[in-house]
Amino acid sequence: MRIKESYHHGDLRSALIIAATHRLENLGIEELSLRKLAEDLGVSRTAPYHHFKDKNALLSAIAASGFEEWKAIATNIFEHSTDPAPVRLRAFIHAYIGYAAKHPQLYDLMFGRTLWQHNEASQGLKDVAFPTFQYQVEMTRYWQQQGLLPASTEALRLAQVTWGTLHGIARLVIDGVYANSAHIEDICDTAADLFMQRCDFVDNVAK
Amino acid sequence: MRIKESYHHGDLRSALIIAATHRLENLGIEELSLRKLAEDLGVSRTAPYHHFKDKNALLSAIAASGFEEWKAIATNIFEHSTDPAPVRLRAFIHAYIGYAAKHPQLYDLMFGRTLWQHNEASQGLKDVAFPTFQYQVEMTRYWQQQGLLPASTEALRLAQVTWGTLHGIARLVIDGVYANSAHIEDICDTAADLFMQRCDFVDNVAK
DNA sequence: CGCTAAACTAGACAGCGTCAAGATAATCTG
DNA sequence: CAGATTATCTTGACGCTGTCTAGTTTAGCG
Repeated sequence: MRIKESYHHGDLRSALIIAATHRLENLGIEELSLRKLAEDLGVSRTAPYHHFKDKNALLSAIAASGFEEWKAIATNIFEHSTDPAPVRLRAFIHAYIGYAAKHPQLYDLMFGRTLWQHNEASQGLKDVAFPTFQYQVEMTRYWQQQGLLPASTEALRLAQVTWGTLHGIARLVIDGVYANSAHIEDICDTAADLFMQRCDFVDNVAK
Repeated sequence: MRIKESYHHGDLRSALIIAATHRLENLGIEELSLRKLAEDLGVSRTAPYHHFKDKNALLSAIAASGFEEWKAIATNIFEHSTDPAPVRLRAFIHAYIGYAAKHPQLYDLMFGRTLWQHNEASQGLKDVAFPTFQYQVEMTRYWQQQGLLPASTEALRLAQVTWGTLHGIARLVIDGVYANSAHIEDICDTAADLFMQRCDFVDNVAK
């Protein structure tokens, strides 16, 4: 949150992303305005426009780095192959909701209407987001092959539903519709049970 | 969208809700400002404040009427008891996503962060929304009793997950994350299959 | 008819994103 | 090294937003 002393800031672009992420996560998106950001950094109101086309471009950059972080977490769990598959699926569910609960504002930016609704996501964001979406499909296919999820359904469709489940739970929690967030772990386990209904034999192992 | 001719409008409160709903559904929430609304109705910028405490109160009123409409649709399907239970569950899923896809802006208002995040929903909205949430739990319990959903799980937890699934799919569709909305019906059926994976015998009947 | 209270208006304020035009400084070129 | 180019930053302005305060109009009621 350093203030610049010389006419040129040095690395205003990075400083903007850092300050914006800080404001987003700690104060909420409604406290994230370009003018406040400029003031934080001791820079004029319009200085950010030399590094980002508009506010959306800045938000896209923040979301993109969120996707990179999340992809690393997901990959780490999925490829932690010493654990049996059901355990990893259950862990993934908890990790997904956990990530959303820990970074509600960032999650909203990554998966919410702000950037996606009117195709306002920058190309750079799409480049990092789409592989993440695709990874979800690959994981689903693997879990089908492992007999944890119904094998009869096309992986893409099933991934859309299972991701939908996680996304929906995440949204209800972070949007404040589930006022009581004390039972998140229970809800995650219930989701896992619903996914793996046919697998009683492994289910006990997984828990 | 009538303009008033006398000093007093007559029924500005209702006119505001109607005009606001119209703007919301046809132009999107970003085109819904109190000032534009006032201009639509030929009334001063501050006139709405004599009928609604602030913008949130107006939005709450719109959302509340949305809940009433949705509750009627849901009740109609659930209590259409001539159809077998699996058919009704499947129909409910399609109706839920269908309602969200048909009224994306209203759905966002009803179930989104705008009103719920900081407990900004009015008491009137809560009074009509909470019974709707509760109804979801009752339906879930019934479907458990019918053997369509796992009976071992507490109804509340299971309802949170199944509702999460529908909510998540709805959000991904209306927020523009699923760019291609051509396969909504397929996705709904996949969700139904996932819910009822232990019920092959009734599943064929349901489809 | 006169009074009260509800309904409505005009003016103002602080905030926002963003455009245009000009100033400054670092960097590249001859 | 000198000069030109270009990236970076600034000031000023515009139109938009929600909402507060103070004052005006009118409907309804005793």
